Amino acid sequence: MSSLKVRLDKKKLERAAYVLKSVAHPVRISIIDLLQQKERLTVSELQEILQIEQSLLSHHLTNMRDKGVVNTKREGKNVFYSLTDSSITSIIDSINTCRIF
Amino acid sequence: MSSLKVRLDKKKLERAAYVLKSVAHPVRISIIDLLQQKERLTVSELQEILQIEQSLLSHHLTNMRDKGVVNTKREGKNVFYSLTDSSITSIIDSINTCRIF
DNA sequence: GCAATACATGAACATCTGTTCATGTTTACT
DNA sequence: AGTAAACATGAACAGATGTTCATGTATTGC
Repeated sequence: MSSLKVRLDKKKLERAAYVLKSVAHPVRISIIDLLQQKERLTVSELQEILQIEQSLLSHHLTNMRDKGVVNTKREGKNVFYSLTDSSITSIIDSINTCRIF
Repeated sequence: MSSLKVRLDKKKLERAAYVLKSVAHPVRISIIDLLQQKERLTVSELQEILQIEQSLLSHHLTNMRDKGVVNTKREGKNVFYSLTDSSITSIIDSINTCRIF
């Protein structure tokens, strides 16, 4: 009768869940928010703003990098992080518009 | 110098992460996608489409309900599930537009 | 080469999450 | 009251995740 179907294929669903898991953490949401405001930031800059341990931040950044949310560029002693696809910030926008958040 | 700040307060960040965790799973993304197409669906209908064990589905639905993503209404033997805030589907839309997904 | 700065990595551990299986509850029908 | 259908719940367990601490690596300046 009803030809109701999930419109995303299995691969897409798994990829989406995988990436969303990376977003679903207070620190990582913060990082995305900051990178929406300033295109690139070093680990030190992020650390100063977020006030968390260096190694914890590094782990979070590695997580986001592995999942394709951010990418990196070394320049001398610093490593700059930026958003791979700035349209991911639409998720942050959703947080601000949906009542359930 | 740079007055860069996270624009979401701690509570909002935690709530957002909490809700996003609920979205970050293939089965639960599927459920949201289905409820975007049809406003209300019973557990049986969802089960038939998703082809997963009844109790597993029920656990996922309870999860989503606890986090405010869906709500329920019993009608006779059936329980209808629907999205609390249909604008959560903007996240599904993001999945379809962002290249990283 | 040595020290300092900036960042990454790995082990260890506690906690959270996803799944299964068995059982419980609610409603409807006879 | 008894049975079936539709759904929920709880225990148990494996595996994933978040955090800390200690240590490692790359780059710069002396």
